[in-house]
Amino acid sequence: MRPKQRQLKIIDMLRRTGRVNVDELTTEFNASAETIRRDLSVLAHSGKIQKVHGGALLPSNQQGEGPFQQRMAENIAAKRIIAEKASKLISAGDTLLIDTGSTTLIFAEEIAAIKDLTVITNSAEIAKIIATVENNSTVFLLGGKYNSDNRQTLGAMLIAQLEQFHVQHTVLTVGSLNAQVGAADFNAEEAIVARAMLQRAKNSILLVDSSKFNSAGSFVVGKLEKFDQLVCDMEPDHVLKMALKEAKVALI
Amino acid sequence: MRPKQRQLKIIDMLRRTGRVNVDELTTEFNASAETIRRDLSVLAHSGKIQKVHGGALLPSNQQGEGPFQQRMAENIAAKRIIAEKASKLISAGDTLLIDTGSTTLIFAEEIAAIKDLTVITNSAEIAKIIATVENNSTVFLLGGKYNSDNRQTLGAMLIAQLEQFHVQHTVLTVGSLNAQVGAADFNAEEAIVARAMLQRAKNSILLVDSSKFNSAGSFVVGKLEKFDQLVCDMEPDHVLKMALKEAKVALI
DNA sequence: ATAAAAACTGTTTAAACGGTCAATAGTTTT
DNA sequence: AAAACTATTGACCGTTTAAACAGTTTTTAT
Repeated sequence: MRPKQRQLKIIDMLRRTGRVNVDELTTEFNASAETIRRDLSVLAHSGKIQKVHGGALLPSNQQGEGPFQQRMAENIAAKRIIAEKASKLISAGDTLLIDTGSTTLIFAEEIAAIKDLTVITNSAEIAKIIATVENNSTVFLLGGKYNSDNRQTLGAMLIAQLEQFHVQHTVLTVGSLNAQVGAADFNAEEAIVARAMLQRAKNSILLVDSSKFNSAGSFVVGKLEKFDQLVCDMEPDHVLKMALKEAKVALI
Repeated sequence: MRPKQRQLKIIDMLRRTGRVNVDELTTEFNASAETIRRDLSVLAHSGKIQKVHGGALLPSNQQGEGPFQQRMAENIAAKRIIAEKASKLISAGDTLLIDTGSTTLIFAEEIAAIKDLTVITNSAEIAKIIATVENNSTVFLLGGKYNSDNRQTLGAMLIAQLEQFHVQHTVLTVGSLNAQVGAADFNAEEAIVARAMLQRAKNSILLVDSSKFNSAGSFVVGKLEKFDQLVCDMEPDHVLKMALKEAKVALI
């Protein structure tokens, strides 16, 4: 394992747990304590972390409640790759609809630096991420029944509000993607919201990591034709790839 | 657990409660009293806290980080008293409208334990507090333009949503209160939202600490007659007291 | 005034740090 | 393909830090 990789992983662990210990990391990476300390020194020097005796913490400016979903999220590396690719599709001044999800959360971090955005979302966490950065962006938080698990709002009120918007991009994540049914979720209410968002945008971007391929959620968000761009971390299999081509979905 | 981390948590606890005790902290962190005292000494030396016998307090002139945190720190003790008194007015099963403010935030913490509430608010922070506790409560988060300073939503969209509700209690805080103009805010948009909330409830509760008496905000929320109950930490002066009696506002 | 609780001080032990250096792995040059 | 070079790693070891223990002093409350 290369130092860069380790250091990225260390940051991800930190974001999840809030602290890391040197000896934890030595067993995690099968490396000596000195190597770990060297990594921590590098990260500390560039301000990414804060070194303390025995390990490291998040720097004090982002200490406290980090993106909570990220803590429980799997596959962070893959999701970050996806989010980074997707962020290239967005330019300064764009208007976006973003739904709730661990991948869209990381996506929000990636685009937070882009200027003059207008972001409309039902995720309190995403709203916070975008609005906290000084970049002249505007955030609309959609109202509705509040769900503490994901810090998102849902329900009929939200659908009504969506009708007041028409935007350039809708950015969605879903629980499953396959050639026959298209994109589908495992939660009915989230699927309804996603479907509504899909209708309010000129361009629709779907973010999925490879673990979602060919599983089958029960609540359909939309067929493949409904989407314009699919961003993922790995090549889908042949069947799905052909189906995407058929549906004129750009693969990124 | 590392010293830095403990110290950060101690400050966090202080900001929430206004005071910490050494023995509380020893059980909290499973550390000896000396260790805690050392932490307190470090924090006191850097001016973050103020040591007293048995524990520590927030320093009298708190140099806060953000405007939000700063206002939270002012008068915490008074605000907690107010919030506790006000929480007695709420029963299980009630439906409430709550606006954004540092006092209502503490109020939300106090009522979080009450069961079967329905809470409607424009504060993402209050929504989180109520929804995180397991108490069978429902939270509606009102949508609108998101303001990162206070983690609240504002704007025309929000007013429209409010019309869909009619509740038992509206709980408000304002920036100023005096006999002539009544309750007023220093921010136009917040005042508009407060005024709209006031119209959607049978009973209206106003929370103000004594520092707000007889100052004058520019944006009127409502005359004294509009309110049913006023909760504060100290007796108002005679003029205001008579005016309240005249306006049939119960003083708590 | 006196007892109890809490704070301070110095000491001890174990763990963690940081610097140097030689060995190894990966990369580039010849 | 071999050689030279660079980056990375792990071990050694004196130094620093953290935390508990014990004894003493101060503060608080009765």
